[in-house]
Amino acid sequence: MQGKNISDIIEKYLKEMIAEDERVEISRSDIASHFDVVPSQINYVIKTRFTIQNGYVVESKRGGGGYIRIEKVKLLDNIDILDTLINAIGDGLTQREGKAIINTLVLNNLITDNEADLVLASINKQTLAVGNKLLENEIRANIMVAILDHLRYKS
Amino acid sequence: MQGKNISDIIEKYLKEMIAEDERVEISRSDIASHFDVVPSQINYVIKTRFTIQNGYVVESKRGGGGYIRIEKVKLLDNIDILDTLINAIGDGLTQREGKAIINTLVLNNLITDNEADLVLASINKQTLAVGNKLLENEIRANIMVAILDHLRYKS
DNA sequence: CTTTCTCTGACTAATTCTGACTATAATTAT
DNA sequence: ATAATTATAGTCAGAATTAGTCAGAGAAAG
Repeated sequence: MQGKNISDIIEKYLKEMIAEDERVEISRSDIASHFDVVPSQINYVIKTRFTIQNGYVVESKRGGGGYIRIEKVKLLDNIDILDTLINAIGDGLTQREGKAIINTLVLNNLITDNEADLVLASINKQTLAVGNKLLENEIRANIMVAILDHLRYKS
Repeated sequence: MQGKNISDIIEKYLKEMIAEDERVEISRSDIASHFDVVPSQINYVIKTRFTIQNGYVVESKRGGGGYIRIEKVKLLDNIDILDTLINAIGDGLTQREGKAIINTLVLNNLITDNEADLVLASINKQTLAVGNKLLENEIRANIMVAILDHLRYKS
């Protein structure tokens, strides 16, 4: 089930690099030309195979001296609850629901009281006031999911 | 903060100087010729890496005997810097500027590494993607100001 | 045969680098 | 003094250099 297509080969190549260093910094165009594919295929490989669910964090920079950095992170054990919460959020989240989630996180010792306060400030109704309730709830959902995804691993 | 582009190298060089003295006074043309770049590149480096969001204050003088002075400020010594930051944010904040501020907050022990990671996740470009750059920057500004306000009332 | 996965390329976005032009301060000449 | 010259630094727009997105074509799997 592996190795039949070029994406699998690139995946394997990158994972071998990461196995050595826990973290690699590549040039998209270099990798692309090395495997003789278009640059955007590197994005495809990363998007489909180096997700946070699989334990990878990806950062990049454009312009001169640009790069794509892939880092392997250690996923924590308790993450079933994170998946549950993320599924429950869907594509909208009210402030009330957000507070409930934050409360759950504190109770499960996934975040501290101080961290909870900061997250609360972020998803607060005034902070996200944007004149459109649906959009506001969507942004709040995005923020909450980003935070939950971050809690999947220890930095 | 890598070394593939000359701006990063100049940034590193200047920061090493400042690490020794907290404050440094340079000649733009000297630095430029030392790294063999046009003088205006020094302005670029300063404008992108030595802003108040990064925790630096820059002064300069033109004409004979001119100079550029870069000083690292400490937030603990200058609580009003929080106000300066909030003012600088105004009604828009890019991801880059946000990262700079968060980094400065960590360096000044106003937030922990973990808290910084959570805030970073909140103001991330993907998180706040809403199809409208202006709105995205406005929401990011709101979040950042909410965090800074929270820090002010704390401690 | 239908659905899902892979691959491609045109278009977009972000960042760095460069140089021509502008602004200001100190020094020198009149 | 005043004007001219010299010595700095600042601004800005555009070129150069990366990476990202997205929709559709093609291939593989069910």
